[in-house]
Amino acid sequence: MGRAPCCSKVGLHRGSWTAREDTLLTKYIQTHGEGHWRSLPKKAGNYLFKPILLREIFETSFGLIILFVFLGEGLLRCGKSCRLRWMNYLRPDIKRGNITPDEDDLIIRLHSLLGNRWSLIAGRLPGRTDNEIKNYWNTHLSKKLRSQGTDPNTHKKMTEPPEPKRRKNTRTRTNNGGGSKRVKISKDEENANHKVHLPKPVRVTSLISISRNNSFESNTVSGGSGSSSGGNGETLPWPSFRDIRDDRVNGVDGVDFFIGDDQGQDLVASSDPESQSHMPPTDNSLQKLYEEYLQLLEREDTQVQLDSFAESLLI
DNA sequence: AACCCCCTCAACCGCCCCGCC
DNA sequence: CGGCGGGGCGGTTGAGGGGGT
Repeated sequence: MGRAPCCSKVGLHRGSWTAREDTLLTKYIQTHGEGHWRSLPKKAGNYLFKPILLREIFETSFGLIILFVFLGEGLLRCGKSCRLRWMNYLRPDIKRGNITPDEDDLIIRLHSLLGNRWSLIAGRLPGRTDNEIKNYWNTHLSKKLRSQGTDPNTHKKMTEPPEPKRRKNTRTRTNNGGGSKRVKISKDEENANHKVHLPKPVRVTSLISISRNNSFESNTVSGGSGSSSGGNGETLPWPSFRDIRDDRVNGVDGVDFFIGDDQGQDLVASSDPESQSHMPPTDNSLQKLYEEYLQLLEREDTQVQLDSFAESLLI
């Protein structure tokens, strides 16, 4: 059924990534950039043969001696797994945890517009990944909305008050056959409840993507763990946020969905006065977004307006 | 202390879109 | 034009940890 799997699962590691695997993957991408995920594990395995130059040790009396030291068994991971690991955890610009109240609000508002379009939502939150936002929504925000009497799917007030939080550890709990298995909601059932406007899916490039060539300006990133390059910063093909912002900022007239805390400011603006000039005040951006959204809701042709508003986010 | 249940989130899976040939 | 492969997305799973009894 469907296409063949991305790779043979036979002999591949699964489950949590080890530090060694992370290092291997990071090293490879730092050198070659992203892309070609399916063939990456095989190529990354070459890094296991680490050339050791012994010239400094033996001086020149022995001539140039290079040893290739076998370091391990290779990056036995599915290419898709490599991509996921890099995109969600290893990229140097990832912000993890500490989702601010501002980000909370923005996620909720964007979700009300876009539905479960996690990648689009993540694209408006620098340093956040779709996976993180998706998890955060499912574990925190949906509950938060419910507790406030709002249906997290429709973002409308629920007619019935939210169910009181079930007491934990009612040992009389019936055996539903799976213990912690979650109740699976059928597609039809979900669609019936889900009345969020869903614009036509448009594939957009990830907000933070690396070019496979040198088309982006290079940023210097410190060597990272296990760097053996002598402590010098390594130059990576890496897009600056200024570039990204130039592409994205004009999506909605006068509205910038980027928000950022101190770390975000560092990532986005750095010390470049030009890029700083693009940074709007954080509070205003959120406020403008919310106000614009409210204005749309108040209009008679709400649906049409929401259509175009949501579409504009996709650009 | 042991057991059980629940929660979180990293990782996986299947499907879809797009570009290339 | 159709097939194929690469890449991306959203849904789901399950290991591990925390907390209550």
